[in-house]
Amino acid sequence: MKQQRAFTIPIPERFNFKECLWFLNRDFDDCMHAIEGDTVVKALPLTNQPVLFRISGAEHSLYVELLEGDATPEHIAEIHSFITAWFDLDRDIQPFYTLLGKEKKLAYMAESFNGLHLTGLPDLFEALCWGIIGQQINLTFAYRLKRRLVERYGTYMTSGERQYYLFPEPAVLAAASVDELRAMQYSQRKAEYLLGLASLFATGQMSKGILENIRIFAARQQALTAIRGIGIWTANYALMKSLRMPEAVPYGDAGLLQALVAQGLIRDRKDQAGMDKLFRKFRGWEMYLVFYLWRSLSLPQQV
DNA sequence: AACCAGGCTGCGC
DNA sequence: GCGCAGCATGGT
Repeated sequence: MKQQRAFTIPIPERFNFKECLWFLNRDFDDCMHAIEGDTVVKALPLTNQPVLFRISGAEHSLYVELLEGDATPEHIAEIHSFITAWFDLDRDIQPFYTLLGKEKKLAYMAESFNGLHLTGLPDLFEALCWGIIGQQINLTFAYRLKRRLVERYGTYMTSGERQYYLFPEPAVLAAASVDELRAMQYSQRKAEYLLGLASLFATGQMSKGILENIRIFAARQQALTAIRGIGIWTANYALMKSLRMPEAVPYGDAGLLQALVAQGLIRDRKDQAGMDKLFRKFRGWEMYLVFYLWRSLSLPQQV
């Protein structure tokens, strides 16, 4: 019997796949997925084996084709679950749009970015590594560093002419050396941070499950910031992108501050009071506010 | 050519 | 507890 190699995932109201694709593509070279026309192709490690799939936008759903790997019901379920997490498909963002509508300077976003869902990094290890890599360097360079890491320590799947990479396994990265990373233009510190983090995941001292079992928000932050190389910014970034905690705002983020000033929402980068006031109004939707502000950085021209 | 990048650690007070 | 130098390097 032939395996069914394609399936659909229903999408919520106010979800626009093209907006999400745009964000995935942005101006950067992200090696963890490939935008091909109006579709995105991604390799994903499942419990048994890695798979490669393509997502296209359909009428009221996403159309998912399995390109490589076995189409067992278990695999289909895992891919379904990953995509749901990736694009935050279980969330109805209408309440966020209501809040945007109340804020004069942000109301335009409901039209301009209509249907943009927060694209996440479901894999906690990857989210934390990416946070560390991106610390204090520009994104163009950060994506380049990530690509070098992934192409050296990750595995890949092949489809047609192209290769699609999987993020390195913690154990593989843990076995790397600081000098190897330094040769890839990682700083001494970042190399140490990444190897240390990889060890924690490889030995099971840290995992997404462990973090999810911590119920108190501050305790989750603390569990992360206790790890060398992870400060409050990286902790919140990962809690937002991986665990989808709405209140996990990466305060102090360079892009966030830049956007807040550009949109005329705070006087200057030190206007903590103005920022607190704004985020209080978006309680429960703080991470979406952050995400849309990041999105606004790519607008053609600020006023 | 400064100044900025999706910051963090370790130290001194 | 708070402030700050130092980190390393590419972009603009």
